[in-house]
Amino acid sequence: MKKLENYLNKLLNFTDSEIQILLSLFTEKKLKKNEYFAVEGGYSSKIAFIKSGVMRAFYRNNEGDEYNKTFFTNSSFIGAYSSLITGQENLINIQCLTDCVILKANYEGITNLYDSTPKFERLSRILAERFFIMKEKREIELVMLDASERYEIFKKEHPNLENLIPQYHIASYLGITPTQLSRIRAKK
Amino acid sequence: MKKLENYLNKLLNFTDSEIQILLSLFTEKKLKKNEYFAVEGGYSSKIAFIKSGVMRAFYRNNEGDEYNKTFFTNSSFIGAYSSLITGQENLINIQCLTDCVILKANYEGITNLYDSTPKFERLSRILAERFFIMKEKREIELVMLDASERYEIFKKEHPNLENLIPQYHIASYLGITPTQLSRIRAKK
DNA sequence: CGCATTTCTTTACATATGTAAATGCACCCC
DNA sequence: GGGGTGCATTTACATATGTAAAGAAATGCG
Repeated sequence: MKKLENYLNKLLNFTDSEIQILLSLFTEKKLKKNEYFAVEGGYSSKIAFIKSGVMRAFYRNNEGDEYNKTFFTNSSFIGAYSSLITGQENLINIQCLTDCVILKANYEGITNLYDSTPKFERLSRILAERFFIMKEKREIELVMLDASERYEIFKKEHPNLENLIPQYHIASYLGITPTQLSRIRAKK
Repeated sequence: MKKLENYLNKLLNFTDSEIQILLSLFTEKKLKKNEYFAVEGGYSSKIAFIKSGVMRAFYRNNEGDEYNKTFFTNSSFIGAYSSLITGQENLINIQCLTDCVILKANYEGITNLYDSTPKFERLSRILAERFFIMKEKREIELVMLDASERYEIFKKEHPNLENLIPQYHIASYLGITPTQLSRIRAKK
């Protein structure tokens, strides 16, 4: 749990007892490669913190085409965030790309603390703001840059991830086909 | 101020005195068509609520290409949100596309209330979460749909806006050139 | 009203990317 | 070691979109 504790303390100066309350909500779980943490169509209630491994969040349309929204590695929160917030049916899948160790919690366990301890709601505010900022950055990249520029950014933001996962997952993250990614790689 | 009051009360059940505190932070301002509410390069400190008119938030790269991130109409909050949150230099421009009437406030005036009245921080949490959800939706649309499908969505989400603003602003919102938008319109 | 400016459309050509199919490559397992 | 299976690359062709320039339409202003 030390990793999660460090992560939280970097976000906000929690007291020891606040940290203990938060940590008590999480339990460790191991997931095998290809296992799912969240599946579209369901109603999501869990969030998790990745201790080790790589996961992807992806959207799939009616034709079965997939788009990898995000790769999660080490020390980040995962969850079908939109579904957790709105209570609506989840549209996002979250899947392990390697064996993973996560710390899992009920989202409600956290939101239930908001009234008694506003600092926990502050945590959620800060996280939501960060998520928004990340999405805004990505939106601009998707519109303003072509795939080969986005590929360069991917490599900078996820050094060495390229060697851990198949090319077609990277292509899907870039919003292109494996064919096109192969062309981009060949050109350089 | 009635419009803002209604908007806030839909988000969260505020008491009368809480509403009064919030409203007291805002002052009405008129902006002419083409005037800017926020300019890239500066350090942003204001948010506003649109009473009437249309505004656009847009990003501009070094070559001068613009991308219209969002159109704001009636009853929505505007602000260079990422810059407000992080305190970093603002990258986003916000400009009137028609004459506008806005209610303007110092962002700090609101964040200063968080400690004494957690409900105001809850407001910020809820808004941040909503903004995130909107961005996630947009991200998926940008990757999974082609421009003509995005054009249809634009028309549904902003009925009649098409007649109020130039085509090239719509093209920029869709992430295409006016030429391409013209082709799409011609086809149907 | 009439001219000037802005906006929209059209055209011709260039480029990025998609699709489908074939090939090549590498790893795995019996 | 040989044959599969899954993955990456390549090829040929199709499509969506970009660029540049010209023409048409709309708008605004003196």
